[in-house]
Amino acid sequence: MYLEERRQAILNLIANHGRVSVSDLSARFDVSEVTIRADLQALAERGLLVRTYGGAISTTYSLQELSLLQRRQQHIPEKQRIGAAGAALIADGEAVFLDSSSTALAVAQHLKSRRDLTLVTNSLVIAQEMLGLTEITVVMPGGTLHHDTVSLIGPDGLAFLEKYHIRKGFFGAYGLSLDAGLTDGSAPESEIKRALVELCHTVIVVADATKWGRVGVTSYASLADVDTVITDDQAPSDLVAQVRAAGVEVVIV
Amino acid sequence: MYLEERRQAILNLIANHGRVSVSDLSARFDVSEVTIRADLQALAERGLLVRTYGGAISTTYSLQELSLLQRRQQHIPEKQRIGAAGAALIADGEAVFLDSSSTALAVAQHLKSRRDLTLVTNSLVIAQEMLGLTEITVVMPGGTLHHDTVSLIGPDGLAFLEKYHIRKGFFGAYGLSLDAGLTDGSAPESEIKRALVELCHTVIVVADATKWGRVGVTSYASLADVDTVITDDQAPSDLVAQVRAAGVEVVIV
DNA sequence: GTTTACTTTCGATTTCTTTCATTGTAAAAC
DNA sequence: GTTTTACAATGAAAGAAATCGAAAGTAAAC
Repeated sequence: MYLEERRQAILNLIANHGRVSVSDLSARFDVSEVTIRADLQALAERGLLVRTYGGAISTTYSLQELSLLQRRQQHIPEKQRIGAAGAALIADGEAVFLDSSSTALAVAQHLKSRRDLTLVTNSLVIAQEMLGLTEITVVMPGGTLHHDTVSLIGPDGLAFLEKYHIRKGFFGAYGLSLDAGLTDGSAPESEIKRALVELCHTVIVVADATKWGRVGVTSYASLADVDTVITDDQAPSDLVAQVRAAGVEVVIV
Repeated sequence: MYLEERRQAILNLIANHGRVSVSDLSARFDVSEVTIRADLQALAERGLLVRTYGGAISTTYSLQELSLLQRRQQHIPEKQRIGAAGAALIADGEAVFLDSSSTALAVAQHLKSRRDLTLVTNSLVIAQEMLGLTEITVVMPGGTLHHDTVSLIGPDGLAFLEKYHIRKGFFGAYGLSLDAGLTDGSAPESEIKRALVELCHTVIVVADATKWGRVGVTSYASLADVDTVITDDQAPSDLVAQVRAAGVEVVIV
C-alpha cells in the first residue's frame, strides 16, 4: 500500500467514523505509529482533518468558527493600542463612522470619556458599548442583522447614511495588500463599506500586523482610497514601506 | 474520547442547555473535576463560554445579564405568559414588528425555536436576543440610539419600514385607557409607534395588568386602532369589559 | 552506485490526567 | 448581619501515554 492510498483510507475512516486513533491506524495499516503521525500531520496541514492528542477527528466536529466575541479577544494589546491611536485622531464635535470590525470596536472603547461626538456605526456591539453614554450620539443605518458580524447590512442603510457629513471613517479589514487593497470576508459587508469609503472625507484603516499581505474574498477599497493606516509594530516593514510609497500615511503603535 | 471532542461536547451542551456544572460534566465524561475545570478555563479563554462558580454558562446568556431590561424581565411570570400568548399568534413565514418594550421582548423570547420568520424591531435588546438564530431574519430601521429604551428612533427609519409588509405589530405601552388610548413616556418613541400602528395590518398590544387605566405623556394610538390586547388575569375586569365593548379583542392569560 | 522518498528505532520531551492538600467561595443557618 | 457548612478552585507532584527529533534503515528509481 502506497502512502497516498493509506492517507486516502485514513480520510475515509474519518468520514465514516468521525474519529481515528494513532494506535488503531498503526495496527490496521501495519506501519509504525510515527508514520501514522506523519500522515495525520500532513492531512491536518491541508485542513482535511483536525489533529488531536492520540488521534484525529473530522473537521466538522472540531471547535466552532471564531465569532466576533472570540475575535474580540485576539491580539488584545495590539488592538487596544491601535484603538487608542485611532481615537486620538478624532476631535470633539466630529461625526465619525466605525465599521463592525473588532478593531473599530477598540477605537470606540477609547471614545467613552469624550463629549459631543456623533458616532455612526452599523455594529450592534459598538452601539451596545456606548449605552448610557448620553454625551455621545450613536446613529445606526437600517438593515438586516448579520449574525456573524453582529451588524446591520442592507441597501437602505446607505441612502440613510448619505444625509450625514461624516468626516472620518474607521475601517477594519480581513486583509490589506498592495494589489487587492482592502479585502473582507463577506460580500454584503463589503458593499456597505465600499459606499462608506466613498462617503467619508478621510478613510482610516485600523488593522493589526496579521492583516498585512492577506487577501480576502472581496475588495472594498484600493489603497488609493485610503488616507491613513494604523497598525502595530509587528507589521512587515517591507510591505509598510511599499504602502507608504503608494502615498498612504502609516502609523505604527 | 479525545480532549477536543470532550470540549466540543461541552460547548454543545451549553448551546442546548445554556449552562453546565463541573460535577455533571465530570460524571458524564468520566474524568476528574480538575480536568473539567481545565477544559472550562481553556474554553473561557477563547471566549466560547463564560466561567461561573461550579460550572459555566453560554456567552449569549451572559450578554443578557448586561441588560437591566432583561433581568427585570426574567422575574415577572406575567410578562412571560403574555409573551408566550403573543408568540402563539405568529405563524411561520410571517413578518412581524416588535417595539422596544420589555413585554415585546418577552414575545421575542418565545420565538426562539421558530423558523422562517422576519422580525422587524427598533429594539437593540431584541436584536441581541435573536443573535445566533440564523433561521430568523431580524430587520432594524435606521435611527439614533436612545439610551433609556435601548432602541433606534428617527424619521428616516420610518421610510425604511414602509417597504415592508408587516402583518402583525406587537406594541407595549406605558398606559392603556379608554380616553387616551395607548400612551407612552417619550414623544419621539411615540412617533415611530404611531407610524407603525398605521403600517401594520394587525395591531396587538401586550400590556400587563399594571398598565390598565394609566395615562402617559403622549398618545400613539386610540383603541379603535387596536385589534387585540393581551394581558394577565389581574387586569381590572370593569376596564376590560369596557375595552371589549369598544370592539377590541382582549386575551387574558 | 547514488539518489530520493518513505519508514523505523530510540531516547528525550511534552501533554494530559489524576491525587491530595490547601485555600477560596456561596449561600444556608443562626 | 455573622457565622457556619458544604462545595469549588487551585497548586504541586507524579504517572501514563503520546509526541518529537535525529539518526539510521529500507527499497524503489535514476
